[in-house]
Formats: sequence, structure tokens, C-alpha cells
Amino acid sequence: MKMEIKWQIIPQKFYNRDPSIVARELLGKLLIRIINSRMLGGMIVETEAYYGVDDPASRAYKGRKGKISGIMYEEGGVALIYMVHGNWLFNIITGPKGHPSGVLIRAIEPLIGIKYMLENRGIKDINQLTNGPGKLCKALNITGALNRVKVYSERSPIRVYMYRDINDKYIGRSHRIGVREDLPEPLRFFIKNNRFVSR
DNA sequence: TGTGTGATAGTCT
DNA sequence: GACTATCACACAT
Repeated sequence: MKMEIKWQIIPQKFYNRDPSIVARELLGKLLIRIINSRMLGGMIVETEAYYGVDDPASRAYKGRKGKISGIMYEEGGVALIYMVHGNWLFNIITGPKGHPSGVLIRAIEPLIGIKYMLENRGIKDINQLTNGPGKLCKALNITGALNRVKVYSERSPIRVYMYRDINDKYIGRSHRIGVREDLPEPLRFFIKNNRFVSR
């Protein structure tokens, strides 16, 4: 596949907003990962918003401090990657500096470098390639070494580009997955009828 | 230095 | 649907 269009990278200020708005608008955007000048990536189809201090599911809950939650206090557009249950989770920080919040990327639809992503996962089934947060990190070879990468920079190994605008009628929302104490609002956003959305 | 804790994935039934 | 392997981090000694 040849890419004739000139891609437009998403500016930093996009991320300096409320996490639920960023989570909603991140759907349909293109997530790109550069490895050894090779390009992998796909369209974001599922996200979840996390509110730092006020969110029982957040690692910054009640002002917890450490390497992980410390990054949540950074400015929007910074990558936060951490390990849970033996899997890496990829988040993008939102809101202005000093306001801990973020968006978890839960699933993408693989579009670019599918062959290499399958290799990274050691599988052959595209349907199982990136339909979960831990899976997509492994497919894209995202690890803790990429923490604090700026996803709005043309030089970064991880970037997010404009791709499609998704109409509201194609967007579903629900409570978050795997969270013990959830907030009342539905903070999980996904594209309806997309087969790469996790169950 | 040690222990408890999950925002999971994979496998088996 | 239920069970568990697995591991960096946070917090307590």
C-alpha cells in the first residue's frame, strides 16, 4: 500500500483537554510506531478515560506518587506505559501540566506493517492481533523504555495522526473494563461494529 | 529487602 | 465462563 496523502500530526494542544473528550476524539485516529525506520500502526478503535486523583481506578488515586503516577502530572500528549498482570499498557496523558489524567488505548485496527506485528505476537490470526491493551503493546513492541515519549512530535517512535472523523452515531460507550470501583459515568469509548474492539 | 497488588491474556472446560 | 501465570511498582519493614 502506498501512502500518497501527507499525514497531519495531531498537535500538543489536542491533549490539553478533559480526558473523556480526548478519549472520544482519539477514535479514528492513526497510531504509528516506528521501529528501525520501519512503520507499524493502525486506527484507534477503543479507548478509556482515566481521572487521576479522583478516580479509584487510577494509579494516581489519592495522590499516590511514584514513577508511574508522576508521569500523569506531565503535560498532555506524553506517553505513559506501565506493566500490569505481566502486560504493558499504553496511555496518553491528557490535561494541562499538574493535572493527572490520561487515556488508555485499548485496541486498534491494524493497517500498516501487519506482517511484522503478527511476527511480534508470534501468531497468524489478525483478529487476535491488537484487540486488547496488552496485545497491541506487544504487537507494536511498546515497552516501559518508551515512557515520556511525545506522541505529537514528528521525531518520536510513537505518534498519532489525523485519519478519520467518526460520526457520533458510530460511537458506543460503556463502563470501563476490569475496574473494580468504577466512576458513575461511562468512560470507555469504542467504534461500533468494529471487529478489533475487545469484548 | 520483602510482600501485596492488579486498567490482562491465554488456556481449559 | 472460570482459572492462573506473571511481574514492575508501591509501600511497608
